[in-house]
Amino acid sequence: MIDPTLLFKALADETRLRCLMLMVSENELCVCELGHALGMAQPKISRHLAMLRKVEIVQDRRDGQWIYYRIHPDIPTWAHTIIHGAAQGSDGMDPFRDDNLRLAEMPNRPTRCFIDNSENDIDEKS
Amino acid sequence: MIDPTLLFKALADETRLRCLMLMVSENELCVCELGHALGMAQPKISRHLAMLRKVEIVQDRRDGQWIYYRIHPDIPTWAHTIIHGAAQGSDGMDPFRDDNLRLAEMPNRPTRCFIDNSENDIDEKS
DNA sequence: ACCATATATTCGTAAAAACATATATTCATT
DNA sequence: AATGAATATATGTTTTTACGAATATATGGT
Repeated sequence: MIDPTLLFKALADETRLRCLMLMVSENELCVCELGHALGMAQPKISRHLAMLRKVEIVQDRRDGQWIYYRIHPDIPTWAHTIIHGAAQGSDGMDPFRDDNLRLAEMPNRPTRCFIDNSENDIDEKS
Repeated sequence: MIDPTLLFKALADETRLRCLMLMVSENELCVCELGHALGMAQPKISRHLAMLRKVEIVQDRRDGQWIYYRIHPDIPTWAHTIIHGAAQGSDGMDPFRDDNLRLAEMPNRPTRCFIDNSENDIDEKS
């Protein structure tokens, strides 16, 4: 389970924070969308997503060739509080603002088949 | 003015986070109190406080030989949200829990002359 | 089977951050 | 002005983290 120091280490990198902020506003994004929005090479994005996945801040699902990332639905309340605090603090700010714009203008965004896996979240503790 | 990435970089170090969490619960603490609570050498604490001071996450005031640190009263709302999120997430957890205990048991804590500078917070914007 | 696209990982390097130790500053007391 | 306590900073080193480039894996279409 994630702890505050680990979460802050994850959020302390601008690339990761920008990815997460996009996930907050778009719910779910694939690697190529993130790469396009941030203007960064694919391996770089992928490496940062791997870290976020490892500490279970994000969840991934595959749909064909694409892998979609979202904020992990099971993170604790305090972690949500922090991530949304960041969303407030970065709203309309540089470079976060432009990320949203570049994403909106991205050509050929993959059409996703939306899967609501909130129903699949079987909590097997206790 | 602080931005999210900068705040997260500041909170990503465990020593700094532990100091800040103590400030949340105790309002104001001097360097020797923080050093005692965390069981760390003075220069180490001081170095980390210098960083927090530089990005204006904390405010310091001198009282005689002691310098007291607190969460900066002027940080934006979203930053408060994040810091309090961290306080929730670290509440009762290791190593944060023990920091409070060691502080409570500290002998010869300096008696502070309490100064409420909330009245001095003249906001000169707008 | 082959090729193109999307994503992940590995590897060597470079940049950044944290550290311990030593030294400097500041204030109070005598 | 000399001493001691509290705090700050400087220096050289080690550890951690991020990076680019190359390579590997997985999927879908032909």
